[in-house]
Amino acid sequence: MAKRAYHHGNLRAALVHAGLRAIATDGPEGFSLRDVARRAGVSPPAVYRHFADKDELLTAIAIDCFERLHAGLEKAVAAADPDPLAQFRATGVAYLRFAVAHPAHFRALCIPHVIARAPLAMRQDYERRAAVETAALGAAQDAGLIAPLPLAEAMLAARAVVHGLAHMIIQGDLGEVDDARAEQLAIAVTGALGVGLFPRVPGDPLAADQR
Amino acid sequence: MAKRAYHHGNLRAALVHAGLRAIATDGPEGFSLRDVARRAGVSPPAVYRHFADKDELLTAIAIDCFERLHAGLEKAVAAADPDPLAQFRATGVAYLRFAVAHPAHFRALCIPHVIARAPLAMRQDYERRAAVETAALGAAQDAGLIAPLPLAEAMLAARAVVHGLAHMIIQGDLGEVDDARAEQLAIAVTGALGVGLFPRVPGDPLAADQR
DNA sequence: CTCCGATGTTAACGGTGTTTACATCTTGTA
DNA sequence: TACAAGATGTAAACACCGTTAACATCGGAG
Repeated sequence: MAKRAYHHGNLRAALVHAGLRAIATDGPEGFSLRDVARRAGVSPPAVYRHFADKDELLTAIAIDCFERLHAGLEKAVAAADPDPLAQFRATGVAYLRFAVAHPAHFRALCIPHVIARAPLAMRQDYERRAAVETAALGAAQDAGLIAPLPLAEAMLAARAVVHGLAHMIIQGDLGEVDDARAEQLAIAVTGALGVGLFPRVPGDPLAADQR
Repeated sequence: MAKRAYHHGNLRAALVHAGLRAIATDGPEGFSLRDVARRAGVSPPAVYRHFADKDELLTAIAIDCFERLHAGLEKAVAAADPDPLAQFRATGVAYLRFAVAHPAHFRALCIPHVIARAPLAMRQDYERRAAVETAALGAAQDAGLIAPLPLAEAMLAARAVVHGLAHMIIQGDLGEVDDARAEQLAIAVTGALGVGLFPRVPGDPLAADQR
């Protein structure tokens, strides 16, 4: 939208799009600037008119992945029960769904400093979103739906358990995992985090909830 | 030990050692076969006498990392309280300590299919270890120290939360994290998983345990 | 219409993984 | 002990990669 049709139409977007497909087939490690240029039907140095180097192109692609992921999360949250706990679980499931459906794109998001190089606006957007989630968790806590743990710790544990599961699945630690299995695992793990590993007192209704 | 001094002494071990240093400085993405050969003082094709290709060398290095990691875990477990819960927490802390101390080596372990290409014996060793851990968790459960969750789910949640935290730290999501901070985070997160996010009934002594 | 800047191309450099052909050293055996 | 054979390392080459420099082309402002 910013740049109109010069020689190519707008190459920048085309490169990002081609890069998405390249990563989908070869993974982030096999990612090659020349291959992306080839897919976009353009000579390698043309890339340098739009990106300072390979890493900047990769960052742009990662940002696109990031936005797709978060769009998926927002959709899942919107579709879920307004109950904060249901929303949390829906977020976790949607996160894993994305990781399983697009493992290469997910891995692209996890390359160190690739997100750190993203433009400030995007990182601020991300922090705003995190703040909203934390606020929601705080509200749930005030309503007595979440135990009186320090908010930051609860949030961190929630993020870590889902993020870790995603990595384990993608790495192949859990064997082949399809969409349905991913959802099972997400529910199992978020459930375990919900009730805790330590035993509850006998009369607790939540304990009966778990088989 | 297998191969004695031919031309070089035994190159294979020297290459793995050089590779460990190379990864420590450049990370797994900057990993270069030629660089490793250079560090070992040998010409690039010499590597092919001991490894089929770059990936096999990388796998050998990853296996070395893997063994160092698990040696650290075993030491931590041996030093910890025999209480199963203390052992679990000690494992988590040791895992994070390794990840923080050797982030590049940790990332090398997380390259998809790098461990899958490891020799069968090592993978069996790993599965045996996992079985021991699961058995310990089962024993703790029988002793009433762990809630009656499905064992696999509890184990998965425990692994996921620690693994996920390690990735988040290494990726820089949590800012700079030193050893002490890593231990804090590990304790916070394993603690949250222990007591659970859902509220406990008022009389529960474990709830009072958390601030 | 013309110039200028934005966009893209070709050619080249050094680095990489890998293969092929050759050199060198170790060791088992006559 | 001498030698053949195999194990180990080297040199040269190929195709690919990221990146740069010099040149071509096109669109829009004056």
